[in-house]
This record gives sequence, structure tokens and C-alpha cells, in this order.
Amino acid sequence: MARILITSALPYINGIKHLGNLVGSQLPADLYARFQRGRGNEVLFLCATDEHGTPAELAAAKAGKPVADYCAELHDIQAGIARQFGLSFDHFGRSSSPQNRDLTQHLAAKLAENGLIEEISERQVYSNADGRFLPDRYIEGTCPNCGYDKARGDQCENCTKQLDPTDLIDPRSAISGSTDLEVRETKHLYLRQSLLKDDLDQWIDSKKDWPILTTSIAKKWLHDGDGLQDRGITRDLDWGIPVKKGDEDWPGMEGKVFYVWFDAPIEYIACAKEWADAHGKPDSAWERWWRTDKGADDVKYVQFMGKDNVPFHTLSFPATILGSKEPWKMVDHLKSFNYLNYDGGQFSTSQGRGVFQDQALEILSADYWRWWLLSHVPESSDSEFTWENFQQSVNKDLADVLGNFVSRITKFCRAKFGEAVPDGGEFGPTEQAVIDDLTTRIRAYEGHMDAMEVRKSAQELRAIWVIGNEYLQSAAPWSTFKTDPEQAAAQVRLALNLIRIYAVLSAPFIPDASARMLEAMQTDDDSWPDDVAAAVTALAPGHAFTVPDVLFAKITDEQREDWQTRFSGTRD
RNA sequence: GGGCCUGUAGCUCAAUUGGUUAGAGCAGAGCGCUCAUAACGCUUUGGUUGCGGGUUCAAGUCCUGCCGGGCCUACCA
Repeated sequence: MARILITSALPYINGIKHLGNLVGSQLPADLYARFQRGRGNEVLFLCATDEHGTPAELAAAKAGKPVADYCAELHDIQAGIARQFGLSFDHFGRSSSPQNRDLTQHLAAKLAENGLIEEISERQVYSNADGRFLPDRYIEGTCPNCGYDKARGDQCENCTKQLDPTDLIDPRSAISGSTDLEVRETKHLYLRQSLLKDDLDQWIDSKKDWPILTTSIAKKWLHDGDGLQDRGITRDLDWGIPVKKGDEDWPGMEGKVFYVWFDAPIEYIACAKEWADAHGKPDSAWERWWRTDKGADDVKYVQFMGKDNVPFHTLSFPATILGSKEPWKMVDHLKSFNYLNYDGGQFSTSQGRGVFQDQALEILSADYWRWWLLSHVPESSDSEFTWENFQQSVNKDLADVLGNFVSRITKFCRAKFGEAVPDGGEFGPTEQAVIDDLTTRIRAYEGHMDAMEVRKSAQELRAIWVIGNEYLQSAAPWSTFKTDPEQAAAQVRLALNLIRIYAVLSAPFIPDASARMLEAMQTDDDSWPDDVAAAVTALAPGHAFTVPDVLFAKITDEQREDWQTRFSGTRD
């Protein structure tokens, strides 16, 4: 039995996420986790909220709440939504956890011990009115290049010129609008990842099967200009993990916190400890997933994320791990995704554009979204959500091909034989052909799922559903029943068994419907169809079942138009 | 500006890494079936692979130049 560690990129805490956030990391990670569990492998699937940083502080301030309270509240909301989407995390942690604080401080101490931390004094913009240092992009002003009056301190969005905040004419705080700004001297810790450039380069080179999107971004950062740059890993903020060297104070760093991108990936590890602690397990329980000296040697570690996260996962975090010189597990496969667009533009949290996760669940249950999003996941390039496409795909695939199959065969059986798997007759060449066809496709499905080829997996699964309808059409039990009821019984028996098989195979995509199918068939047997010939006889003659309610109601034109209108504007 | 990705049927995507006649699903057309959520099955229309050059026995695939879409560019995360 293989052991697979799976992490999804951590959703940021500052609000409810839209569908784009879901499709780019959590949902495919869940698909993979469910599949691997279904195959009988041991899985630890972790995710958490990413809670530190300036945007969290600002969002809390806007909500009029202490930042810790705000984060706790939003964490619970996000956890609830994740549960409703069926995201099967073994633990959904928090980057603000004590476990992460301890580990982050510990790793910083190790990095310092190994000569990989440098203290650098720099000058940053301080806003007296806001009482805080301002990150570059929170300073607005007039672009010295093009005259655009809403240029940000890092870059002018109008002329794309990269800027330094001090370049701006009439700079002001993007938070309060205050012009009472000054440049102050402040000291920060830098991670000297440039010293690890060659190690990282070799490590990336050894990953031949990673998506080109992943490696090309990493390579760019490694080789662009002067190569990999050192990175500041501390900030002048109140909210975050206090800068300490392990348990000890870090002289000169009082009142500062670690940079959110330093502690967020460390939460992947700390989250495993949160999981163990929450279940009263000893440290060895999580260390066997993360410490190669404590049993994690044979673990396969897979990360899922959107493309914007790639540099931190291919460079910064590995630099932290390598630099600690401790035997932490490194990622084996890094699956990255492009973006999902909404009806001709981008989903945007800040602009409130698109469909948000809570709204999505208000109008339809998780399986509809899971199926569409996964079968259209932006794997090779950005993809686009449109209501027409959503309606068409969902109606055709889920309602017509799968749902109607379940409906037609259970109802036919009930009418002709009653609500139990009928006895009599034998499988012939037609049935053998179905078994062969299924075997070929199931093996292909497994291959695509193992390779995390999400779209291809969805296509293959759909083709597997189609086999059921093809079989009924060619076997035509409604005809054979008139002349040879025994033969019809065998045909129905096979078709009813397909429902159980479909439930098992489809569970990673549509877990709710899958559970309802098993429930209707009144079976707990969710064993994977390794041997298809055996699997089509799992439900034996006499086994009682019930006709389920419609698995997937169709989306009507009226609904689609209604939603189209409702979600055409923005949300505040 | 620099780097990377991308452009294939009306739509969403494939194409075993240079190898027969570029394939699926949806949408369209026709036929069949009547168990079923007016569902299902079969057949079928539809392509100058963004455009122009080049390399090769052979190019959707490699090179080059244009055109379009997108991402990243290190202090948002």
C-alpha cells in the first residue's frame, strides 16, 4: 500500500473565495486524495487557511474586528464551505496555529545556525496616519513615467513600468489616503536563498515529469538576471508569527513578524502536527509523513496549486527545507493550474466578480460544481466559465448520461422483476464485450487519475457511464423480457451492478451522488473494480435495492437566465 | 522592456512528443428505440491546425517573422 501526502495551496483568509480558487488547487487535490483512498492507498490530505499578512489586517479592520477574531471567524466559514464542497481534508488547519508558530521559529533558527540568514537594514515607507509600514503596492501616487494618478508603489498598472515607491509623485497611503508618509530605517531578516541556487537548480532538473508550467516558472526565477535573489522573510506588522530564534528572542527583531510567505508553506508541515494533536496521536504519527528519518522515505508527496503560487513552492519553501539541513520530506510532484475566467473576464475577489463559493452552493449542490469544474479544469491554459456551457455539460453528462441510466434500469427492474436483483439467465458474448470494454476504460481511467490528468480522467469516466446506455440499447431487456425473461434477468442484473461500479469510480468527482447510488443499491461494498468480471456480480441475485430519487435535476433555461442576470454584476 | 504559456470544427478540448486519411464531447442533420429525467443508441455534416516563410522523405508538432489571448516579473497573497 502506497503512502501519499497531499497538500492543497492554502486559501487566504480575507473573505469567501470564488470558484477560481477552488478549481486551481483544493478541488483537484481532493479528487486525487479520494481516488488514492479508493484504490486502498494511505493518504494524508492537508489544507489550511493562510492567515497572516497585511490584507488580513486590513480586512479585519474593515470588518471592525480584532484580526485574531476575524481570522477565527473566517476560518470557520471557509471550513464550512469546504465541507459542503466535499473537500475531504484529513485536517483543515490554520497558519496561525501554535504548531506553526513553533515550527516556523524553529526553522528560522536552523537557517540562522547554517549561515543562511542575513540582517539587512533598509528604508521603507511608513504612514503616520495608518500607524504602519506600507508594502509597496499599498502606496499610490502619480506615475513619473506616464502621469497615471493611481499608480501603485510596485508597478504602474497603466504603463506597466516597474516602480519604487519613492518614485511616485504625490504619494499617499492606499489604505487611508493619507499623505503623511515618511521613509524610515528598518531592519529585516533575509533568507540567503542565492546560496542554495545550485542545489535548487539540480533539484528542479531532476523533476522530469512536472508540468512545463511549473518548471519554466522555477527556471526563470533561478536564472533571470543575477539569478535567484535573497528574500526578506520578516515584516513590520502586528499580526503574524513573532520573529524568534527557536525559543529565544532575536535581538533587534523585537515587534516584527515573519513574512506570510515564509510561514505559510511551513504550515503544510505544522498542519500535520495539528492533525495528530487533534486526534490525540503522538508526534511519530505525523513525523512518519514528513521526516525522512522517521518513516517518510517511502511517502509520495504531491502539491496542488495555481500558477501564481509556483515560485514559492519550487524555490522559497524548498530553500527553507534544504537550508535547515534537517531531513524533511521534499515535494515529489507539483501539479499547477492556470486560471479559470468568468464569462469573458477574470474572477476577482477584490472586485467581487464571478461566482463565490457560498453563492454557488446556494443555487446547486456540490456535485454539479465539482463535475463541471473538474472536467473543465484549466490544465493546459486558462479556461472559461459560462452559464451556457455549465448548463449544457451538467445536463448532458450528469442528468442524461449518468442519472438517467440509473433511473431507467432501476425503474425497469422494479416494473418487471421487483426491487431486488433478479435471478436467472447467464452472461453471454454481449456481456463479455461489456466487461472487456469496461476493463479497458477503467484501466485508462486509473492511469489518467494516477497521472493527475484531470480532464482526461473526466472524459474517460464519462465514457464509462456511456457504456451502460450502449449496453441497454443493444441488449434491450424490454424486448428480451417478452420472449426470454431469464435472459432479461441476466441483462438487468449486469446493468444494476454497473450502478455500484459507477458509484465507486465516480466518487472522486461526485461524492454525494456516489453515496446516494450506493445507498439506493443498499450496499456498503465500495471496493474498487480491479477485476471487472467479478465486480459485475458483486450484487447477487435476490439483493434488494430501491429506486433512487432523480440523481441530478436538470438546469432549466429559466434558472440559467436567472443566474446569469444575478451574477452579472459585482458583489461588495 | 524581459521571460514563459497559448492559438486545432460553431463551442470545450485531444492528437502516443516528427510518422497513414488531424480525433472526441457538446451543438446541427438524419435514422432507430420506447425501459428511462423528451431521456438513450447508431449514422452523419463540419478543419487551408491564427498568418507568412523555412528545415525534412514526412510538420498541428521543429526553426523564423508577424498577429491575437494570457501569466509572471521577486514588498498582495
